[in-house]
Amino acid sequence: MVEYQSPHLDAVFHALSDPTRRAMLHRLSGGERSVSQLAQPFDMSLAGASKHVKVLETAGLVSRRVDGRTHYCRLEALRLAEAQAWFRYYERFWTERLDTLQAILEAEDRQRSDGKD
Amino acid sequence: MVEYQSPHLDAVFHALSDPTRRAMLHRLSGGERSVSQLAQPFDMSLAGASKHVKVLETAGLVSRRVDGRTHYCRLEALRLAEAQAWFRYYERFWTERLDTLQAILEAEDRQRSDGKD
DNA sequence: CGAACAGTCAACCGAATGGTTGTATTTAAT
DNA sequence: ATTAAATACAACCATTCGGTTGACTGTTCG
Repeated sequence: MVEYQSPHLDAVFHALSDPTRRAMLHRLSGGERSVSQLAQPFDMSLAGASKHVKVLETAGLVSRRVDGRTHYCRLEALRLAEAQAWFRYYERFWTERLDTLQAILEAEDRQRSDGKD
Repeated sequence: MVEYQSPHLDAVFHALSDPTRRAMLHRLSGGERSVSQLAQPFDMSLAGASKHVKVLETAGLVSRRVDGRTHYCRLEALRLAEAQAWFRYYERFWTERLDTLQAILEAEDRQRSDGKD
């Protein structure tokens, strides 16, 4: 009935709340990556990174294709789109106000230059 | 290299990962509400609900105005907008198909008018 | 004044989280 | 046939989470 009770959103927002996982998603935006490739930038055991990948996978944000001993991960945009859709309802709170819109654009710019996320 | 972290996004996405807190935000979209009013729909102690409000507040999603013994909460759209802005980068993954389709149609249109001329 | 109300805070609890190490399995390379 | 690579899985650990209860601080009201 109401979208804010969706278990999908629980899992997706939880997955997005970790910077390591957001960085992995960002990496996957460049195309398929193996688990090792996803793990490489982080000062963390492979098993640790593998758990992060699994969180992304169970949240439906990532899918996996096994080729030989390598697991290739791919970004699943649908769940991201669902999460973004949740914000739609609240958009009126900033699209009605130009000063807030300005802040949005600045935040967006800041994020783009920060990269990695 | 240690990557830049976005503690804002960490806190905001974590706050949004709980259905109780999302429902509270939805309630606040109707205007200011006291902590008790926010707590009322839930089968939960007031202290428990108060902790949820605090999570929303520390994430910057809610601000508080104290009047007498009542704490009035208000939705803070800016942080919501920042979180939504995070998705902007990934939007191409679900608008891509539409963009490509549009490009094809435009090319066909051009070709059609070329043929006619 | 004293009682009820609005809310926080601290302590506690069980479950989940984010990390580790060690072991196992399957696959690729020598 | 060994060995190395890619990954999962299980067990463990400290910390955080979501919730509780009970005590405490102010505030309003009779």
